[in-house]
Amino acid sequence: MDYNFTALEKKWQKRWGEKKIFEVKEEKKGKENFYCLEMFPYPSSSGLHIGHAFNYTIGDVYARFKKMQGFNVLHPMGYDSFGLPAENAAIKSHADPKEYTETAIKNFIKQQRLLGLSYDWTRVLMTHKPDYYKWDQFFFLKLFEKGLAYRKKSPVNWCPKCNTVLANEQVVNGKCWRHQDTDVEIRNLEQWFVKTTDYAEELLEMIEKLNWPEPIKMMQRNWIGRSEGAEVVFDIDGDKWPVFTTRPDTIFGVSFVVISLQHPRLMQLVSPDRKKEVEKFLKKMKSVKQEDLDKMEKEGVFIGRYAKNPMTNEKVPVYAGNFVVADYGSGMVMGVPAHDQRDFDFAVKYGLPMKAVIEPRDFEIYERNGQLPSAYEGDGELINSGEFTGMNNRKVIAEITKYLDKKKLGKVQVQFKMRDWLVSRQRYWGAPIPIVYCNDCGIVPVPEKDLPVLLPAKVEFGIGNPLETNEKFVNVKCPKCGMKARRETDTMDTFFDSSWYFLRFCDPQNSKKPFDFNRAMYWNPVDFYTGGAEHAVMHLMYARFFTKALRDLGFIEMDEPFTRLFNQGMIHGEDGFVMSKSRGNVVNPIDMIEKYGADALRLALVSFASPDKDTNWDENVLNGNFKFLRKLFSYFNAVKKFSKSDERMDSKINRAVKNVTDFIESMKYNYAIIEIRNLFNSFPDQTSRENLEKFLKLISPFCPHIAEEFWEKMGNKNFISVSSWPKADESRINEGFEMEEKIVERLAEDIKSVKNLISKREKPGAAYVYVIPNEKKVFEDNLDNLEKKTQIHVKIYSVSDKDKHDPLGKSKKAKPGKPAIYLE
RNA sequence: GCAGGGAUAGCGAAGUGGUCAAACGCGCGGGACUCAAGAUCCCGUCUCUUAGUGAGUUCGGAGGUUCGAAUCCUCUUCCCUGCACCA
Repeated sequence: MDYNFTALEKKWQKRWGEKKIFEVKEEKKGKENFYCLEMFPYPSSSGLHIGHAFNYTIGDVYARFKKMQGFNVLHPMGYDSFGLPAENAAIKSHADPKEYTETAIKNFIKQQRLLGLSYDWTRVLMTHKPDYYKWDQFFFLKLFEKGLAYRKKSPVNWCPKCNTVLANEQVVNGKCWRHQDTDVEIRNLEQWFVKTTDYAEELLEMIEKLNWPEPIKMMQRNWIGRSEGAEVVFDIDGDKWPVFTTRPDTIFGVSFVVISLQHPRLMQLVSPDRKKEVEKFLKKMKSVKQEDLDKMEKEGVFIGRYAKNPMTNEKVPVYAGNFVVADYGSGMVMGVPAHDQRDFDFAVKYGLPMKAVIEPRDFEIYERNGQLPSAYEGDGELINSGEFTGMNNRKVIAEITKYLDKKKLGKVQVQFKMRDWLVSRQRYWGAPIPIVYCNDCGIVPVPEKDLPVLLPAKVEFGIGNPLETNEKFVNVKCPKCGMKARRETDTMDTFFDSSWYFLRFCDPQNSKKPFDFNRAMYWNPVDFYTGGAEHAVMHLMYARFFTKALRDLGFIEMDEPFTRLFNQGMIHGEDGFVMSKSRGNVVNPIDMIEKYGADALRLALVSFASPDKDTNWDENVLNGNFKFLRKLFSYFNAVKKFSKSDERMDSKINRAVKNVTDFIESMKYNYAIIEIRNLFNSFPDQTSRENLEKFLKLISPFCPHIAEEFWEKMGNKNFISVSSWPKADESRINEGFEMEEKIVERLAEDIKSVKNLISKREKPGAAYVYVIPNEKKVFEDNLDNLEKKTQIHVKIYSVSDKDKHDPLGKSKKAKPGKPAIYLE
């Protein structure tokens, strides 16, 4: 009988569905629960890619493993279905975003089923459905009530031809994605922000407690970017302008001040005669993308004002510069060219003076002509610094700050690099922000009973924001006074949707509440969360923030959403590069399933490499795994009778059970597979039913279909997927046997090697082995094994045997653990 | 630019101070089986040498630390991920 994986896999997928074995309820008393979650996908119209298959296989193996270990396992799937691609398709090819998205979802579900994933399909959620985004809006209002959502001006990419805001992705080389001849402009618009910075300190502190990969934790720390420094107040024509610095020790060296180009009060500060210059410079800036800004040369323009250094009362020029981040600190920095390379470059470019205020020991910072070769960023003694001259610069930081504080010219300040979360999107395909603007009442939240604010169907795409041009949507009565008012036309960032979806999975049909407290808390926090490292900061940070905010709003009682995080590596194309259509190296998992079956694909995906490592796709590996399954199939197919196990086999089985369990638990799936393969290879033609069943259980999380098939064939009535995971009996693991096997293996290698060497001139008929007397028994016990491995007749002597056959006197070479040999 | 990760035999990949010429898989070569191919099984697979041995050269590149380095440090090249409106 052939290994007809297609029919076999279909059969089991159908049965799992019919018997609802993966549907779960909270009420399972006496069972520990386990929440296993893979990051839900954006349902792209091109369907599942290999990275998805990898991600879901990793999670599925773990979920199945935990289920067999007796946990009540929640393993759900959903779709992050709002987002830009659907809207782009609407603009480009007049597709209806809803239809477009739902078609893609159907396709995703179909493909995911083919992988044999153990999801509870009754809990599927889709963020574009009103019964989901209603609760996005609900939470937005809660955040707003608590003062955690607010409005502020912020720069956006703007295309004058589309008459709309562009996403970073829609900006290509500074031009609009649809109009290659049109420069993107920067505009400042009123936008909604969420105060993630209120939780910055806690978000940072709690990283320590997470069972997450270290690199991700590091990236989160850096993203939050806590730094201690001082806020120093500069006087500019009578107004106080605060400047944040981590280096107050260099304050005597300030020779200019730079304000961010995106600073909301920039134009107030510019002197009238410099307005034109500054505006010209502003126009030159093409995009708000961080990487674009960084690639640009550090440039600035003098704005016609002078700032007074609070320590020296010296007046220094104020510039507007493209390298100052508006949202960090106060959006203004002090320039100390002698001790900061960026300031140094800027000063060189604009001919600004430099003044060294730190002198390193044993180092002459001025070259002979009195010029600084570069900024000196190290430590040393202060010079030219008034009463602080001669002190160590690191030690003096606190003192200078104290001094400024006493004189009310500054204060100690903790700064975070993390900025508040901009949640407004000037886009159609997202959850509408539930706010109304009334001339009399101002900003009015939509009352809870009126939620959801439905996203209108059949809108016009192409010119401007489709919600803004939709009169029916925009024109409403003020919920407070009943007069004419306008609806907010911004929708929410899709990260808003994905910040709490793991809670909704616990109670996905609830129409009264986002979720029931008890149900959510039965499962949460998520015990095991898997996804790509591309979410290292944003999604994972927003979800952590949301969890803390919802905790403080009383919706949940937990501090962190994801107890253990696992990042799978990226699978590159066979050429070693990222899979992409343009490179033509894309591998479609569905094609692979058709060719080799889902079990083989699942097995291959986790045996390529350690699942956390990036790796290159190689169809040969898949083929190799397929061959292994075919071998397995014919072996089990041929099983007619069982025999008794023996001590050696028991030792092997228990060793394998122990190792596979440990390897799965520690996410070393590739090692688990090696262990499983070795166990299979060590099976004799016949062994006990118990051994075979244990083997099937071990492989079932990886290859559930084929495992079910033979589990059934062996007469079991229920599913292997819900059977119990084998427990290793460590007392039956015999390390003596394992040692023996090693030395026997080594001896076999030696015999084979000699056999090969002499086979050129003669064909040996027998191998004579001379062992240390007390080892004789070991080799005799393994004689069959030895002959099987070497394919030659073996005769064993003790070196002390008088009547041994040893014409060349080889027996003298025998050492403990390494017998001497002679072949003829 | 900033932040994080990576580079190991023909290929993929294990290995983070000695037990390493380096697990495992693939590919390739040879043999068995077959009319033949495929499948399967066995043997081999850094180089030279050899009755199981011995020697040499390897772990992106260049230096360094150490009795000893794939493993630790410094510099360097290339690749991957994220950088706040892609999700």
